Amino acid sequence: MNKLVIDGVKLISDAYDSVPVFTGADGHQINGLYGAFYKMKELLSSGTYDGFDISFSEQAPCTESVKWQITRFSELLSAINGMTVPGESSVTPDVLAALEETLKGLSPSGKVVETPKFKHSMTITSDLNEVEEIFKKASGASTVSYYFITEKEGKDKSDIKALGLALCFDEASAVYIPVVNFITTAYLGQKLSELSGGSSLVTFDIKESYRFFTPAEITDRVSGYDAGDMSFADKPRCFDVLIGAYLNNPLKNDYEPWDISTEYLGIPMARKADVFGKELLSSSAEEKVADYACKIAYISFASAPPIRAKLAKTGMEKLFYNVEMPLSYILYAMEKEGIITRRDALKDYGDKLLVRIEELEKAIYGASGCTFNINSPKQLGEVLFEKLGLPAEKKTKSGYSTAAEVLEKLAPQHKIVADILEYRGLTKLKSTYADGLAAFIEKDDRIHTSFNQTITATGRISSTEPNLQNIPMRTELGRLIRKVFVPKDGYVFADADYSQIELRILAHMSGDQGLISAYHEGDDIHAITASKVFHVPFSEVTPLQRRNAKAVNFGIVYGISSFGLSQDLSISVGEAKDYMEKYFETYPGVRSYQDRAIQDAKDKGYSETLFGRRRPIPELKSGNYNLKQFGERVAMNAPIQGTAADIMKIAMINVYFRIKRENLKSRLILQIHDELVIETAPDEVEKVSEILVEEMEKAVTLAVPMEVDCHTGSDWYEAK
DNA sequence: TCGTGTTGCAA
DNA sequence: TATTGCAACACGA
Repeated sequence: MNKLVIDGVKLISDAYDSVPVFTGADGHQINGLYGAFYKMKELLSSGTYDGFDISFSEQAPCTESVKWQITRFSELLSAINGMTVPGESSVTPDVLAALEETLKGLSPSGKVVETPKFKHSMTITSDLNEVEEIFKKASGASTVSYYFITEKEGKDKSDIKALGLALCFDEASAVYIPVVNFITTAYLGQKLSELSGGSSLVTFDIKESYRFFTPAEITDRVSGYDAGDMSFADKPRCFDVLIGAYLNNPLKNDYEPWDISTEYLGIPMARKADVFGKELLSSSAEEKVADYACKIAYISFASAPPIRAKLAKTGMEKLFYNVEMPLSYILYAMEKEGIITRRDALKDYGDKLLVRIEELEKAIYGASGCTFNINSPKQLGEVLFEKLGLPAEKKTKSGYSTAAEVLEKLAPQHKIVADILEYRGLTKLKSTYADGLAAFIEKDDRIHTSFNQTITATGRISSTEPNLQNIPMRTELGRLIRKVFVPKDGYVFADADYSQIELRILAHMSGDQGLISAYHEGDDIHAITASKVFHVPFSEVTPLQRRNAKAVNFGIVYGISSFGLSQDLSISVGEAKDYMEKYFETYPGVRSYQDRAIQDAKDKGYSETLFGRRRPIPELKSGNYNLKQFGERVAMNAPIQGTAADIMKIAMINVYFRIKRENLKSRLILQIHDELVIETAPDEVEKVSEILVEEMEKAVTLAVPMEVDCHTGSDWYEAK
């Protein structure tokens, strides 16, 4: 009996270092995995062993790629019949054959395919004369990619330091210029600004580089969006590969350099965490930092052409150059501006909430006869449905549902329920808003949110750290939080929002004459709809009829089902069905639009906005009923939500450059999907209100008018 | 410490 | 069994 002892981790690590790098069909680097199988097969087929024992030692710190290979190794082995992982197995002809098969599966040709590798050479220089020479040479290139490698060095968002700049302007080389001595970020920024006048600048995540320089196309610009502008075809323009990759496929979770490199160049690249782990870049070897930065510059340089080609092929070049690229600068400017947030007022608000929260806590413990964590759905469920014996309705994956919707139905049965609901509402306001927002107020007394341009599937922008797009509005108590957001001394807020932009887009895209004329008839679209649907004169529409019509109007935009509508209105499915039937009789074009939207998306595999933005909908091809239904709702909604996003982006460009053109002091600071907020100078209030309404309304011309409401006030509560 | 589930805020 | 997001908290691996 001769047994081979195998340590899977060591086997892979050894192979990882000795086998040429190559990747599998899914883009994963699999050299270690392949090598491990190869070596195992060789050893076991030698006839020396009749059994083997596989184990996996404690994993020493290793790269993500190696970790992945270890996991996959274990999975593939486990799938082999007669194999125990970890544990002992015997060497049988079946096992040997299976190993051979697995090996072939990893590399179908039976050969090791060498993965493309970075071929650029790298130089590092901090000599001012040499750097001058480099920029001189770069200015002769039509395309230059750059990447600032940065590090956070303080609490505030502005506390960011550039360690160096990587440049790449040919396929063969890249250069890294550390920020040191005469080579300051201001110097590098100046050089890039100059360069941007004559060369196309390419980078990854351009919004993050605007803090160092402003490209010529922004510096010189004072005009708004021009649908017919094709000047990107022959004039040098900035190109952000991140935004390009997002437009090409907005469904991905992230678009790291690693990812772009694999997808567009086929070159695997270690992720930032794999290269640096938790070490500070400023204390890492300069060579390592330079190598990483240069790879990003190289990837940007090399992937820009295929990314652009794909944009051109799918008709999204104009969307990219005329909307997304200029927008990226506006988002940067808004983030930099920030919004003044009154620390003291927020603290007072939180303190007041706390008083009531503690009262409620006592009342809840008293009524339940025990103390427990009210914030834990698990514990709350046990108290309500087991200890107190309230009827449990909905179950979630992990137990009873204690969602507000469920508790509201339970409220009449026990006085504790109303207290729990109030407690939930108040703790939400305290933790997410009072305390949550306070943590983001920076040294300048402002909150600087991050606007993310490459997150949503539909083309909307999102806001994080903190999210300023979900500040309470619906309840008075919550809405009061808006009073802590104020303009600077003497200034006011001007807040403009589109009136029912999505429904208007539906009217336009469906071409339904009834819906279109409803918008020309008057401003209360829900009442008009109720009047038409229920066949009553406009003046006799009851509040209930209006409410129902409004719910259907909203639901239609989301691709509602009769079940969904019944839930929303707390009516029977039959009644909901009836409402929808009547709605479609009133606006037959809406139904045919929805059918068309679904069919189109099924045929093409994606949905499209008025401005050509695409959203792939792979769910439509799914065999899973629920998934397919979801795909159909997405197909109905995405063109509408996406078109609204496009229109708002165009409006932002028009507003921003108009303010610049007219040399105003007022500044755009927030976007909340259909709403813009401007911190407005006192002598510019009328002008700014006029600009907002005018530019937002004329951003696009549809079959129905765009209506914009604008309010001003001395805080966000007042202005809304 | 990190990922997942539940809950709830906005358009 | 309504679209798109972000975030707090609990809890278990």
